[in-house]
Amino acid sequence: MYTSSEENYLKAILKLSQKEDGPVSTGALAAEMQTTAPSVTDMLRRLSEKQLATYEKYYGVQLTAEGVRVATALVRRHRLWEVFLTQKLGFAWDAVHDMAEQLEHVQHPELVERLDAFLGYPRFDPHGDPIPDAKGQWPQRQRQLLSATAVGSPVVVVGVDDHSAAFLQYLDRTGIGLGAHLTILERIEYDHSLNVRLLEQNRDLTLSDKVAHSLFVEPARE
Amino acid sequence: MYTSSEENYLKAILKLSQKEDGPVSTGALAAEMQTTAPSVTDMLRRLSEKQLATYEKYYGVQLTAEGVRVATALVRRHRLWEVFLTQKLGFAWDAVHDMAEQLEHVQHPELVERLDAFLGYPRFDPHGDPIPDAKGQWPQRQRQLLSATAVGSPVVVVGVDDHSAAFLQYLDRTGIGLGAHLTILERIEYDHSLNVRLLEQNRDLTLSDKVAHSLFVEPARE
DNA sequence: ACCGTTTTTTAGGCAAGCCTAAAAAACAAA
DNA sequence: TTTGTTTTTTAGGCTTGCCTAAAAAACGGT
Repeated sequence: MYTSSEENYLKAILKLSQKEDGPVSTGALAAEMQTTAPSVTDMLRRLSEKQLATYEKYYGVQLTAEGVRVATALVRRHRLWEVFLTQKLGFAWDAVHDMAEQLEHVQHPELVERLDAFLGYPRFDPHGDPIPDAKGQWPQRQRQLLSATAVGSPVVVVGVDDHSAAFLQYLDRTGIGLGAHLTILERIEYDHSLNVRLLEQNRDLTLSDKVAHSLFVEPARE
Repeated sequence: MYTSSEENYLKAILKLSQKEDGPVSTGALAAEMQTTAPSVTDMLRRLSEKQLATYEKYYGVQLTAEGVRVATALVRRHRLWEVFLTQKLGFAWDAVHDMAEQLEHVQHPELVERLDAFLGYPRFDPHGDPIPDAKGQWPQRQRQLLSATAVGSPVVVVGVDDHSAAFLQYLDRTGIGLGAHLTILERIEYDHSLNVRLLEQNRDLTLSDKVAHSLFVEPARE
């Protein structure tokens, strides 16, 4: 139906418009897609012609309802494949992105749904990102950055905001994975670093401000 | 490394050169790829430049060792994905080809090997076609067409030579799948149709010459 | 060996998706 | 509001992979 390149642009536009509302700029898209501004302008024309987005010169781009539908389906496929790769094939969570990036473009009406069923209808991917359902609805979860969490309140790690292999491997080495229970013991005013207790390992450690800004948590429930 | 289009040509050349030896002609390739002769000539030049094939004008094309390696790896990926789709996702054997056609182009050094392990190292795909191993070795099996089988000798169905949905669905309706035990009761001289006994269902049926030419069997063992 | 037919290649063109360099518009700031 | 800077678009060009029409080579039969 649509080319891989078109699909990638749609996904990027969805991502950027979820970050902040209003139209997405050519420059932001070029950065996100690792390409040049003229290439973006080219593609925006095409997407506009195909009614996937509304594009106004010197203003920016927004997805149409159909554009949102296609982009959401892509995110769904991407994240389901990531679950498959980690849970069924045993890949590490820092290794699955590139494969999922290719697998998400495989076109077939039934494939996603069967895969979803095979995986047990997961609602979040290996990085804690929400997986939209077949109707395009996103699961909601009250999550916040660890950096915005109060000292003393116990939380569970439910996601990462930085998907880089470097950060994920740092977490692996440190023993912090999804589901880890943390409590902030102290916030250092000087550099905003945190002393936290990691319940699973019954030990304390220091997390930099940067790390605290890359971890999503939600209140721990008994 | 290589484009999907290049890979598809390599696979087609491998397929045609396995059917009969000597070089593959432009016309045969055009028919196999459902494209035109000039497009084939174009691509053969490119493959030749990349050392994947040796191409001589007005003579034909042959794969180099590297071309064989790439094409074999593709067949491996294609057939492993077909096993995945039928065994894990429950797709019918007449539905998996198009999906596997896309999945086979997903590039990743470890993916195939992990998939192979996950599937339990299958040696044949859902249609009974051999799956080359990681080193490019093909499993051997002494198989023959049902049409070439003697009256009276019990055989097992181990493959199909016609992969069309129409034929596969005919087999489903008739109750003949891989592993079915057949014995030819009588060969009708007039039209070469066969009266056979289907052991699983304990019933007799008539198979046309065309069907008998599309079924691979091997001698049944106790 | 010649001639008509078939096959293959050449020539030229098109769309997608990218690029660089240059022009134009928008923005910001004095 | 005018000017300098940043952002975006336009212009033109490239490769890949496809196409049709025309030319050239190979084939087959007498």
